[in-house]
Amino acid sequence: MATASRQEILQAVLELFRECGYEGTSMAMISERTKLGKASLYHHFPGGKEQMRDELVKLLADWFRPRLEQLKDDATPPRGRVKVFMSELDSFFEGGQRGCLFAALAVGTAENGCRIELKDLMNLWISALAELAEKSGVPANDAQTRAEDCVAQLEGALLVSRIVGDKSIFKRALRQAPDMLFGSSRQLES
Amino acid sequence: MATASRQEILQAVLELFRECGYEGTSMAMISERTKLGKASLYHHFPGGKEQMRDELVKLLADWFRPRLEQLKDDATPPRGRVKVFMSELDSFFEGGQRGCLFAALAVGTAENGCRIELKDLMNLWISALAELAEKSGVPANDAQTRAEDCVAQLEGALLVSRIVGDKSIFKRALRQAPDMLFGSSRQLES
DNA sequence: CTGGCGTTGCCGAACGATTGGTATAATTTC
DNA sequence: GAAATTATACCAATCGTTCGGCAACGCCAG
Repeated sequence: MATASRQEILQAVLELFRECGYEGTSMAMISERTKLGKASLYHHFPGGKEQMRDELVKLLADWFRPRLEQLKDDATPPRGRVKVFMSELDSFFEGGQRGCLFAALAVGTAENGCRIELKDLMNLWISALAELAEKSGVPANDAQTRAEDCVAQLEGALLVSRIVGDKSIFKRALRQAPDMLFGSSRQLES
Repeated sequence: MATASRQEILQAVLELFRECGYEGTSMAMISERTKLGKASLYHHFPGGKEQMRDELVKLLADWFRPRLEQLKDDATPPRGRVKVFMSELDSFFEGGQRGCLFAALAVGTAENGCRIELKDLMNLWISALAELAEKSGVPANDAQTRAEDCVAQLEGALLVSRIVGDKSIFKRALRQAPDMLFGSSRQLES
């Protein structure tokens, strides 16, 4: 009767993690959200909550990787590629009201198993943007900092949007991202 | 002997919250960190963990408010004032490796009592920067977005610094903040 | 077609451990 | 000695997790 596939379960858990964080989400909450008994959850995920988190991180990586690859496809102009990527980020973060899995999992007790994966993924994200900026003529050292700042702006905008309840901040960060990467207006620091 | 004052307890709890989040921090952890029995903690904070959180938010506000007021002091040039504020932010966030209480408390279950206070405080922060930018000649509507983006950049840089383990990202956000607020290089959007 | 049988998915109930919280008594401090 | 502070022991509730069993499925032998 209450039959939910693995994907559906993970989707529900993702929503809960993004809203309540890893430690703030209990198996009881997951059970309630998925309409599945707790025992059923352990049937699909014998490793329990940790396995769910790990699979979600893997899912996150699977979402990012092909899109970061797509950024390197030289068939279309760089600005356009970034804009496409940003619009995908927009729908991925559902407009900004919901939190980010990165942020949700960055907070937590030390034995957080998946920190390395998160770090690697974020570095992958940054370096993809940096590479793109560099190929567009931005000096190498500046390209790296631009990419870092761009990702920081997006993540920060997501957080601020959530706290003050105004998603336009996140929307603006998406729009400004291309200029942060390529714009000539950026001051270099000594 | 182990007479930890309220301030010392709150300081320890602050560190734990910033590192592990609100739900990720247990009273047992607080007890261990402060070397105080749980009963002692409840003697100082009859309201338990919630009261600690609320008092920490109040402490956060008490830290911010005078410094935001100081931003409005027209005795010194605006850029200098912002730089001073940023260096204070630097020591407040201890160079960037530690997380932010805003971010730590933004994640959590819905009945999060202090969300309104956090929202108001962040709005206060933003509007103080916006007012400063406006007084320095930035058009009013642009000043608001600059301030929002500036705060987002700082919070995001803090998060990214923590995840990838490179505090230079946060340091750079501090340095670039004045330009984000006042710089003429920023593109307006249609 | 039938009858069993293993597999799969689900659930109620319960596990030990830990959660936040509270008695009450012993201790310190002044 | 009175007040403030701490420790010991305990509480119900909830935590993540596990167990045993039940219903429904496809599959193959007879």
